Amino acid sequence: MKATREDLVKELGGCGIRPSVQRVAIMEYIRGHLTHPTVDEIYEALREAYPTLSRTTVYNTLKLLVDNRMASQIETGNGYWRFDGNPEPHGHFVCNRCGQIIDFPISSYPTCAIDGAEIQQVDVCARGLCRNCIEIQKQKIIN
Amino acid sequence: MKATREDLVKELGGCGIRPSVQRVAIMEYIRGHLTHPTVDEIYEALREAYPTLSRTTVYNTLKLLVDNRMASQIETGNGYWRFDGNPEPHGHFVCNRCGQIIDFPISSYPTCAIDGAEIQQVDVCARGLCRNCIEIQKQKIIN
DNA sequence: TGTAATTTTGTAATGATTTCAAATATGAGA
DNA sequence: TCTCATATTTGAAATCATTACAAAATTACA
Repeated sequence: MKATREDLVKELGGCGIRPSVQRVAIMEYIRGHLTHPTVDEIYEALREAYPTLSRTTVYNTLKLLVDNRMASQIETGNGYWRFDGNPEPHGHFVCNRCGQIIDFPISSYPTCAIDGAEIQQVDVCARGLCRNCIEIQKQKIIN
Repeated sequence: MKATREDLVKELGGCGIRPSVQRVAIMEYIRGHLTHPTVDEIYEALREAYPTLSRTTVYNTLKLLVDNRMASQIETGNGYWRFDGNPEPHGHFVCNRCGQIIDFPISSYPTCAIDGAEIQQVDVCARGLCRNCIEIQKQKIIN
């Protein structure tokens, strides 16, 4: 079930974040598009509905959401970030060739105990080649 | 036991990488300094012994080593990379405040099965606050 | 409505990484 | 050992995602 704007407003409020129009829109976007969008994808997608939206606002808001654990930031290794609004625990598979990210379920997380540290989050990231890129590599070798 | 240069030359050769002076030096450095150095730390450290060394060579060599699984690349979330020459499987804890990285042992990795994909590597990255930064935060709240 | 505080905006700056072509080093064969 | 083709290194310039910043707009609250 899709969260209504009201739900999102409440959720933001619960974290002490003032639910401005832009913040709710960005939050709604990443909750509704679990495609691990980049900052620019979010910016371009929302520009239609919010023509004055600034890229800086997208950055600021995403930082706010990440700091408050309402979104997570995925390091692709390609020099830019992707964002994930999926609140369910899951792992990420990153294709080293095409960069696409695929979610997968995790039944049990490894235990991570560091002396006096407070662990807030554990990311599991598998890297390799996706099915499609394996095919492409095979073709290359044949030709 | 520390690997000799000869060992490193052999290891590089086994991956089909020509063991140039620079490559062996960089490899020796990351194997001998398991401190997750940045590109610049490696560059500055080796410049004394190899004054003509270029930053580009450090980048090229690290990419080569990572592609051949002789080193791994850690995304700090701070806009730059750190490199790890530790060949033993282990997890990373990244402090969200000071950025330091602490290794920890992993007894069992989560299973990551993606349809037709070939998984080459699984990274486990815990994030939070290190002991020291927890103290600093406490101090801030008191004052 | 007025005012202070918060948020947004747009431009400019930053800086790690990449690109690229020239210079250098290397290896194989004669 | 010499030559030549190939691989590697170098350094300067370009790239471009992200950040900084100050002005404009919005909001909350009296």
